[in-house]
Amino acid sequence: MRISKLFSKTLREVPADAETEGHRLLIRSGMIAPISAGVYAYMPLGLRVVHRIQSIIREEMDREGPDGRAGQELLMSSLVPIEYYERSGRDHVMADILFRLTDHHDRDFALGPTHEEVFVDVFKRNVQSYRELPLMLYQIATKFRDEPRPRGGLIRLRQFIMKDLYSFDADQEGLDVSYQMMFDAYVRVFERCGVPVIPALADSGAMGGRDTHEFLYLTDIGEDHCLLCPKCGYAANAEVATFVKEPASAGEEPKPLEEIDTPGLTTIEALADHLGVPKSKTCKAVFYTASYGDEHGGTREDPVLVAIRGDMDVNESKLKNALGAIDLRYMEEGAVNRAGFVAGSASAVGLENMKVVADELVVQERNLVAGANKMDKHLLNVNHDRDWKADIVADIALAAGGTLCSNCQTPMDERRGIEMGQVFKLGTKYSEAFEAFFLDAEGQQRPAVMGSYGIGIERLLAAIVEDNRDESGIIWPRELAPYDVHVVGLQVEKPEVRAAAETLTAELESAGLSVLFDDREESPGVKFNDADLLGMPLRATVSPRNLDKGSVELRRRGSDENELVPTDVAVEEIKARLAG
RNA sequence: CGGGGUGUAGCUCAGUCAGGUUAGAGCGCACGGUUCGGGACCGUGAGGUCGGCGGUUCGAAUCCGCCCACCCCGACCA
Repeated sequence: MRISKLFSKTLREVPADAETEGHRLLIRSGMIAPISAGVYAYMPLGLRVVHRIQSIIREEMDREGPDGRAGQELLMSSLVPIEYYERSGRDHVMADILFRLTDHHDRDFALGPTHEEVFVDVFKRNVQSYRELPLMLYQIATKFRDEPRPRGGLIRLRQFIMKDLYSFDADQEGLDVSYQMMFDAYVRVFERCGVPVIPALADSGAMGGRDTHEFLYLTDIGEDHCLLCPKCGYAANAEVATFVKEPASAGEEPKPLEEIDTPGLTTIEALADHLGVPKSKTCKAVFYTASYGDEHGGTREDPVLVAIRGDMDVNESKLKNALGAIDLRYMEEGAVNRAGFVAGSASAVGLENMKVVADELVVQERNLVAGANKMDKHLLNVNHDRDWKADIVADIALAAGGTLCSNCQTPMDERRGIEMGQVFKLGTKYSEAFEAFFLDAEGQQRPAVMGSYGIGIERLLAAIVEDNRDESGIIWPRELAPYDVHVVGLQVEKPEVRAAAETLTAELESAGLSVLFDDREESPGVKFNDADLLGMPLRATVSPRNLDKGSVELRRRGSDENELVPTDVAVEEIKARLAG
């Protein structure tokens, strides 16, 4: 490819709204172009990278497992009749992000945000016997999610490409094999793409199911929080991370309840300061509105009081799971007051007609300070069982940096990350909803046991650039670069230079390498800067100076060392360097 | 959905507070010339419904109202 003919241009100045350095480089290099909020177009160079990422993913998905099972690629529709999502109930669970449209017969469709329903339906229509299992089906396709707020360049998009694979096994043991195969395949994909990831325990959210890991690329620009144990390697998304909870009142005997005046003290900090007790000796109450799906496909809402020790925060994912709710909304102070409670002085003591969820630790504590449910009053020596009772006791506390690892009691680090991919053990949720049954060896009908496994291509691309760059531009990993070699001709208006550069380019292409040839009549600075920005692994400079020495000059992207090689062996030398 | 910010040439921005000739700069682009190893220089030139609609005014990029788009923080998030 000649740069003089290349459609996309490099930019000297960056569009002002580019957020992260990687995002800036992708736009400046002309790889991607913004179209709308959370929507991008791929320009020629960017698309070549995407194709190479997809090739790597295909190779790893198609790789055979020990029993011969392997991924098979197919392509589903993006346009999905809404009945599919109604059948799984996800027209409600994912209502906020579902792009919906109506055809001219008034039939409702969604632009597929994820395809469990469609895959299980196709599975059902094609598989009847356990002899056909296991199956692993996947596609690389565009997904649509009407995100309330796209952000961070390619991090949260409304339209993106995803590789989604679905495994169908006869039983749980089979699913375990599929899951492990995918887990290992993901490790290899990220490794080959030059992106360091950490597999972390995660929440299954709207997917449903049990075990799930997400692959996190650790970076400050990430929007997920995770906890890492530096000693034993425990890694978990903050949504599910557990930690050691140490009682603050071990061995205390319950003391009599006592009401005290606390004028104007409405925060745990102020209260603890005023009373001279640590926050861990208080119990705070937080109000939520929980929504549940009902049998008729609708929803009902209930208020919930959450009791947790004053020094901890509520983990809304854990709370949602403990309640079995499909949605959870934090109740603002105004709404709490309107509901008849006293925000800032609330507790479960004397409370009736409201569901109370307590963290497992707070019910063990003795003699806590808690709200009296009266303005400017609090209670001393509040004890669970004697003074109040929780309807649900569960771990609902948010792990923070510095809390102790539940495996090995080491203080954990809290880091931010981008979720590159996630693997789920779905079980039979979708196969039962769609009656995707097969006959087992005994002639019994059984639902397929499913897993689902996704990789977000744009997030992967963003992480690749974020992790493979310097101050001048992108440094593509060898396997991902849009072109293998960047041939720079200096003073190409001189016939001998142009001829030599053309010859080198043609010979490299004959040798099976892809070449980006800078044939523009530009000054050297412009060309070198563009070569650095675009980031091909190897640069070959043809110039009058090098021609005089009968040489071509090679430079590896990311290095500042030039190397002269004789023109007649240049192709061999270049191939050797790319291989090594 | 709440809060904040921004919309002027292909890109980055000035001009808006304090209304007043043909709305500016740099980069990019076209043409001519001089250069040539890390975003060179000189000259000439093309390029704008100042986000949209409405209003105030003799006169609006500038003031007022409504709307739209994009970005950030939060809510949300497979």
